[in-house]
Amino acid sequence: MRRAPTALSRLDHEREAALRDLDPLTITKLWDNPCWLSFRLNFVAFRFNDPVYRWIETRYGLVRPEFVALYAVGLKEGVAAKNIVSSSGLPKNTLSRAIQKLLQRRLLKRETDRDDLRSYVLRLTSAGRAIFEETMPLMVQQQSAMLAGLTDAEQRQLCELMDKLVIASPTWPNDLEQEGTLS
Amino acid sequence: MRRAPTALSRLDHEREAALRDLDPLTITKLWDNPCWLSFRLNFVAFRFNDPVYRWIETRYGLVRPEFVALYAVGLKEGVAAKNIVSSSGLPKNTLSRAIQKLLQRRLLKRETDRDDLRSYVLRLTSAGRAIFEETMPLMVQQQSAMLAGLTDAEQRQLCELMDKLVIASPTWPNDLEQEGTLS
DNA sequence: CCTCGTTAGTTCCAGATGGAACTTGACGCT
DNA sequence: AGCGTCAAGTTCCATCTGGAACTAACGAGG
Repeated sequence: MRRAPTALSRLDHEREAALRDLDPLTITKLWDNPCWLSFRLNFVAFRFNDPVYRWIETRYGLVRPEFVALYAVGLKEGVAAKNIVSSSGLPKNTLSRAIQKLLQRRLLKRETDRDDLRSYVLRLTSAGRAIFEETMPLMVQQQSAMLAGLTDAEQRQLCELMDKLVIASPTWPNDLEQEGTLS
Repeated sequence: MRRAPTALSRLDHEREAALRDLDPLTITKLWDNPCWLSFRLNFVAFRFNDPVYRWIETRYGLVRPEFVALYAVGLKEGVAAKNIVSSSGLPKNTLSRAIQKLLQRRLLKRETDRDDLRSYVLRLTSAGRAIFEETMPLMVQQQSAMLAGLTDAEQRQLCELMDKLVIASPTWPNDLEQEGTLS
């Protein structure tokens, strides 16, 4: 009396494959770790970031902070370096250099912000936009591949849960504190 | 006729707070970006990683790869450097150095693997274990703070969805490919 | 309309990083 | 056993990184 190939048995099969393919330590980090959240987040994020940044680097010779800057300007023309800094977590000197490089390579152009003379307004050149528009569909394709194992309903759930986390993020502590440090 | 303070209005309020506290570019990356998944993952992961690694560095003088190694051995005694490499994504020379440093500081000890003389078996010293055991509850506390905005059911959902993603990960492409590159 | 504290962006430089080559050992093949 | 290929970990060195100091501009308060 064999079981029919249900969704569950497919999952069991995939689980087996995952346990075979992943390093034993990775398995411990993911499933036998009190901090499961951050390790799963990092793991999944890495499986997206790593192929993307390797492709960008070999295809265009852009290193990570450079592509971070280009992508940010592509998403929102007219941003300033400070925005990219606070949205990426990279140090501002690293981004300063990245932007210089993109300016040199004529992938980005900038003009001084008329409302704040310390600041510059960044825009993509057409060469820069070409890279952005060639890369975006590949990134979307990678994302789709990663989500393909979830049903539509599950994808929606994940989107909503991540949304909820992000919304709550301003209330999270910025520093680990031991109990009683303030007393 | 005012609305009662329902769960929905609390969310609206939090959403408003988030939109106020986050950089406009961050908001674009999170909510007006075809690649919402990776940016939300990276964002949430960063809000965990950044406080943790800063605390570790100021408290113990351990830099990121060093703590990665220490944490890995803490989770699973007897691992080898190769396991830490493949579970962390860090290059192996960086981890080699990190492990040297931990050996020097007597936070880690190692003996040659009797089954493979190229390899070493790593263990925590009691000083190393002390750091691991002091840090773990703070990391768990940070994780709890981050999950506090979700209900228990939502936390379980998130755990299961991340599990599902991780299980499916061996089927994801390791490289971005443009259509037709192989033809 | 000066100060003084703050912010955007750049520069400096000590130290970290990571690709590539290397050393030593494992393992399959004959 | 002898050889070729591959894997674990280390070393080398050019390059990248990021804290701190710097310049220039904003803006609040007298």
